[in-house]
Amino acid sequence: MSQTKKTQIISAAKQLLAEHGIENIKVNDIVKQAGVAQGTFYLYFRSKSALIPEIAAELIGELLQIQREKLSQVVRTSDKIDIIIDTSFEVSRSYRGLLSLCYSGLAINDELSEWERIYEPYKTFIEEILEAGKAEGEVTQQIATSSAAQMMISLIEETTERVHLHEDETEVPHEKEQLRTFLKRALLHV
Amino acid sequence: MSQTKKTQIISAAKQLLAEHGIENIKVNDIVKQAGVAQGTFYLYFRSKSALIPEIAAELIGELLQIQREKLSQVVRTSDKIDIIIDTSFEVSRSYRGLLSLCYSGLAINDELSEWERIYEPYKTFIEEILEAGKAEGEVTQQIATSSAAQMMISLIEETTERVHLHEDETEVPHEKEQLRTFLKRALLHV
Amino acid sequence: MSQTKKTQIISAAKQLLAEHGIENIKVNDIVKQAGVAQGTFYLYFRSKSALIPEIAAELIGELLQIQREKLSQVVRTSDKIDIIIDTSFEVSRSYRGLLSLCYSGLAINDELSEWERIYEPYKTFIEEILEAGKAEGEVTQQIATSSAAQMMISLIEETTERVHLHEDETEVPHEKEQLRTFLKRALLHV
Amino acid sequence: MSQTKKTQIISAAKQLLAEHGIENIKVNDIVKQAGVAQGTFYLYFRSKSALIPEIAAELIGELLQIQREKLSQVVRTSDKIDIIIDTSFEVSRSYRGLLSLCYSGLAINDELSEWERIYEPYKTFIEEILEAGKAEGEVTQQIATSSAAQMMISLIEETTERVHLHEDETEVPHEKEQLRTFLKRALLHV
DNA sequence: CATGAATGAGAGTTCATTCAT
DNA sequence: TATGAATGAACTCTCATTCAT
Repeated sequence: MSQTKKTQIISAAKQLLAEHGIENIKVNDIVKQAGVAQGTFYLYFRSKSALIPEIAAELIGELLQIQREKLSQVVRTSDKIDIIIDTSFEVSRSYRGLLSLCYSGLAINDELSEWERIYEPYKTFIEEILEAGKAEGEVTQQIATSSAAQMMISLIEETTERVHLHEDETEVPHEKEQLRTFLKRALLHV
Repeated sequence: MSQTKKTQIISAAKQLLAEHGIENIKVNDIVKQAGVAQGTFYLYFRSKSALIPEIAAELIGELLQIQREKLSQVVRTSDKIDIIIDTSFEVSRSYRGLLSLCYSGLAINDELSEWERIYEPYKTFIEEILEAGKAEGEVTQQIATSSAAQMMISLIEETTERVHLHEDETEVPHEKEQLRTFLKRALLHV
Repeated sequence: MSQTKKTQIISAAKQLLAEHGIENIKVNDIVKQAGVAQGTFYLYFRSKSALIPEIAAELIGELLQIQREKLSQVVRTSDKIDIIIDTSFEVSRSYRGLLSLCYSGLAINDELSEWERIYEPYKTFIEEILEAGKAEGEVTQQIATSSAAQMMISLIEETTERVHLHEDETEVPHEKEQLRTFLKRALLHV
Repeated sequence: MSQTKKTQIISAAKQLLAEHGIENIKVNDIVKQAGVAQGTFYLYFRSKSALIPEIAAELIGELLQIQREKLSQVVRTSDKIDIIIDTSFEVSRSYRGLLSLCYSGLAINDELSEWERIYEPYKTFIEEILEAGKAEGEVTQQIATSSAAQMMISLIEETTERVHLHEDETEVPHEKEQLRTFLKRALLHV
C-alpha cells in the first residue's frame, strides 16, 4: 500500500518528464499528478535529483527484461541485433526522449558514475551477446567487446531518440534499416 | 568595441559551462567572469537560455574550420576519418562535456530545430566527404549518405565525450583506435 | 490559522499602502511587516497587483457595514446624507489616500470591471437610499438614481481624499459643510 | 529645432500614456516612439517622473484655452456650465483617462502640491466664472466659490473619464444631461 | 505513514540613468 | 546637442525542502 505511493510518484514523474524536461518539472507538479502530498515525495526520495536515477534504472530494467525474453530462443548474432534494434525502437517510442533526459539530468548533477552504474547490467548483457558471437565466429575480433558494446548501445540509443523526437514516423523503417546495416557491417564478419 | 562585450560574455560562458554545466551557472557568474555589468548580458542575449545556441554554433564552427583546414590536402577517405576523429578528440578535450551540455540545454528548451540548424553545416561537410568517398569507390553504397553522416557524427561525439568525462587519459588511444576500426568497418569497403 | 497569515498580509499591506502608495511598496516590505516569509505571500496572492482588489473590497465592505449600522434608525434622506458624509470622512481619515491608490492601482492594471464589481454593493446601497428618498418625495425626480448615486459617491470620495491629503485638519469642518450643502442642493427638493 | 525633440518626446509620451499606464511605460518606449536617442530624454527631463507634470500642464492648458475661447461671448452662467461640460467631454475623449493617469502618476510620487500648482490656473478660471455668476445673482451664495469650483471640476472630470473609459458611447448624452442637471441644481438659483 | 502550509535563499530580468564619443 | 552602449541596484517570483500536526 505504501509502496503504491512511491509507484504513483515514479509514474507521474515519468509521464511529466517525457512531456517537459527535468528542469521544467516541479516537485509540486509531480505530487499533484501523483495525487499525493508534497511531503510524501520526501518520504521516498532524498531529493528531487534522487528521482532521476530511479526512473532511469526502471527504464533500463524494462528494456533489459524485454530483450532477454525475446532473445532467449535466438541463435544468430545477426538476428539478435535485429531484435535489439526493434525492441529499442519500441521502448523508446513509448518514452520519447526520456532516457536522454535522464542522461542530461544526471550529467547536470555531475553524477555520471551513477549513470554508469545504472547502465552496467545492460552493457554486460550486450557484451555477453557479442562475446558469444565472437565464439561462434560471427562477430569480428577486430573490436574489443567492451568498446563494441558501448558503441552499439550509444548508436542505437542515439538513433532511436533522434528518430522519435522527429514527429515524422514514416522515416522510422528507413532509419532502422540504415542502423541495422551500419551496425552489422561494423560488428559482423562479411 | 561593443562586439567585444558580447565576445567577452560568450567566452566567459564557455569557460564556466565547461566546468559546471548550464543549470549550475548563474548569469551573475558569467558577467562577473566577463567583467561586464549584469544588464549588459541582456543587451546581447534575450535570456539565459538564448546563450546556449550561440555557444554551440561557435563550437561547431571552430570544429568545422579546423577540420576543413586539416583535410584540404588529404585524398583517401580512410585518412580523412582518422583526421576527423583526431581533431574531434582534441576539440572535445578543450571543451569537456560542453557539447552534451549544449545538447541537453537545447533538448530541455524544446528547440530541436534550432539545434539542427546549428549542426547542419557540419553534417553537410561530413556528407560531402562520404559522397566523395562513394564516388571514389572507397565508401560503401549500402548506407545512405545522410544516415551514415548522422551516425558517424553521433558516434564520434558520444565517444569523445564519454572518454573525456572519464578522467583516465590513458584509455584515450585505445578508445580512439576502437572507434576508428568500428567506423571504417561500417563505412568503407573491405 | 492559515487564514491568519492571509489576514496578516492584508493588514500589513493596508498599513504600508496608506503610507507609501502601491508602486513604492515591495513585497518584501509587506511580508516583513506581516511577519511571514516571502513565499507565503504568493501562497495567497497570485502576484503583487492581485493584492489591491482584495484590499479595496475589504475597505468598501467596512465602509458599507458601518454606514448600514448608523443608518438603520434614520428616516430622513437629509440626515442620511449627513451621516454618510461623516462616516466617509472618518473611514477615509484612517486610510489616507488608500482608496485613490487602489483606484490608480486598478486603473493602471486595466481591471476596470474588477473595480466596478468591487464597488457594486456600495453603489446599490446608495441607490436604495436615493430611491427611498424619491418615494418619500424628499429626493428630486430630475436625476436618475443610478447617475445620482455615482456622482454622490465620486464627490464624497474625492472630497474626503483631497481634504485628508492636505495635512490641514482645520479645514475639515468647513469642507464637510460645503459638501453637504452642495449635495443636498443637487439631490433634495428645496 | 532642438525644441522639436522635446515636443516629439512629449507627444510620444502622451500617446503611450493613454494606451498604457504610467508604470507600464519605459523611457525606452518613449524615445523609440519619439525617434530620439535614450540619452536625449535626459536633456529635456530631469527624470522620468518629471515628465508627468509637463504633460498634465499641457493638457490643462489646452482645456483652459479652448474654454476661454468658447466662453468669450457667453453671458449666462447656466450656458457657461453647459459649454464647460461639453468641451470637457470633448477634450477628455481625445485623451481617454490621460488626466487621471497623470493624477495617479503624481499621487504615486508624492508630488501632490505639484499637481495643485498645475491645476491652479484652471481652478482660478472656474472660480472667476462662479464669482461673476454670484454677482449676477445667478449662482447661489450658499457655497464658497473655492469649494464650489473644486467640486465642480472634480465632478466633471470624474464623470467624463468614467464615461469615456466605458466603451459605450451611447450613454454619453444621457450622462452629460444628468451631470448638467446635478451641477446646476447644486450651484444655481432655482 | 501522510499531509500541505510555510519557508527563504536565490535567480533571472528590468529599466532609469549615465557618460564617453 | 545628440547618441546609445553600458551600468547595476532593485525587485518580483520560484520552488526544493521542512516540520508540526
